[in-house]
Amino acid sequence: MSRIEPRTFRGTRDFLPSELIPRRRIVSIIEEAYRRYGFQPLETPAIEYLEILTGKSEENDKLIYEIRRARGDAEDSAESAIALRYDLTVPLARVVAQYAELPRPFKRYQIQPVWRADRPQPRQGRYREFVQCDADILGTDSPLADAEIVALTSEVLTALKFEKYRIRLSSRKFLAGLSELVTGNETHFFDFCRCLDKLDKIGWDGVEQEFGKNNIPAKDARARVTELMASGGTEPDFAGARKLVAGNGAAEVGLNEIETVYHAARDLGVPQGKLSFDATLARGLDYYTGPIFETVSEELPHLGSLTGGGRYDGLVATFSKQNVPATGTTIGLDRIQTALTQLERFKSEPSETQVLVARFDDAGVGKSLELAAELRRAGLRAEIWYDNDRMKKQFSYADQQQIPFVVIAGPDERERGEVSLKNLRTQEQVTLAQSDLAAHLLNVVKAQAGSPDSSGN
RNA sequence: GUGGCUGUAGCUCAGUUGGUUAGAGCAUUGGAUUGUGGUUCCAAGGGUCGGGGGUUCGAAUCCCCUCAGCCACCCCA
Repeated sequence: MSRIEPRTFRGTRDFLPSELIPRRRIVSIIEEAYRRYGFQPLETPAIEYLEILTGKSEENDKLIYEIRRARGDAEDSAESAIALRYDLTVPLARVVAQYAELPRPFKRYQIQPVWRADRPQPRQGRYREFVQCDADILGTDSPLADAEIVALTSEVLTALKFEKYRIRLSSRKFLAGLSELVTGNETHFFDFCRCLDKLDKIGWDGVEQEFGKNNIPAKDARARVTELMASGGTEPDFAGARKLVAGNGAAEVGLNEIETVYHAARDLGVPQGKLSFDATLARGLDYYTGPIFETVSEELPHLGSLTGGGRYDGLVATFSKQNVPATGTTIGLDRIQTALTQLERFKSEPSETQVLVARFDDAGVGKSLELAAELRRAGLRAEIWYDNDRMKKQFSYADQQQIPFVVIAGPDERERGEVSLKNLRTQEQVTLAQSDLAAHLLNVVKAQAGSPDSSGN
């Protein structure tokens, strides 16, 4: 009989324990920050009706996985088409439209996988199944909400010990105005942004070539944008920038909102040098309507953006008569993990077990089980040994799994009502009364967790 | 979606101009006289040479197709 080759679908991954343990640590740091800002949890189904997901952007529609039964018959085609969600923002908009009872402002966070049918590239932290960590505020058009999202992003990255990151800030309104100023009309907006966004990568000559390819009349773009960029950066000269776009309403409004968000975010604690006004940031061409932002790691430019978001005031209205203004961001968990891995700061951990209760001889099995139960009642993560194996094998397992303590109750210890406790890291072994074991170990473990020596991201 | 590179053991790779039973290191399992790991030594298990077809007396090696993986672009998290 032919075996089936065990494999995972391209662009998807298994998370083995040694990787998942530190990965979950990252998630809990993100979640803690979200909760500190007063966001409430939300989960939605992986599967949505196709019509919910499509129509936001042509490019995106091509990347949506549709679902069908493995053995369908004619009747199935009568069922509504369904698909895997592409992001968490669209399902959120659906939820807000669907449940009138939700409060305003509605602040929710959501940490769940999404699926996109594009070509995976692990080095760039790009997968077909990946986890997004979203935080969004709905029901207010105040720039303070945008600023809070920016501050939250910064706080998470700082908590994750990223040092060289930069949050780029711009505004879709500003870009629309700029496009109009440079090209003379509104028709080239999307192409204009896309070309401009490549500036970092291909330089001005390249951008001008791109303009040519797309038939964008942008002869004085270089001079104008260069000046604007000089007014931007981490200490933007908004007054100067305003002069450069004077007379264009959209650009002026956009600039004002950028300025408000910038200062509010700084007041909220975003460190100097981490937030920049960036006239060439052109992301989020789908449903964004106001301020937009993304984060890049300056050490890992090939990774693209670690986070991305912005204001999308029109999205809820695609599901409802109500027009609900909204802003938010997503933090890419897999990008974060990829970044930390490439920075060699993501250390694998094979086990979270704190103590292994060894099995010494058949006569001592009952005692070992009692000890494990006692340790577990004290809140320690304890494992027992199942088979009648030598100490060598049991210690070898503990070592391999990086379990720091082994408890032994052989005939000698049992006779005196004692146990031996070995610390595999320090190689110290102590013998103590059985009744003191749990309390003693709890103290030692606590002290270890507090020491600077203990690892942890 | 476009272009390029690569596919030999679980992992990293050797394999001479096509030539007998395809090798190494790491990992795994067992052992070095049975109360203690991380070092060392010995041994064992494990391979449709990605898959299919072709050329040849003979293919891991040459040709074609296909699949998979990686990289860049596109786009993004």
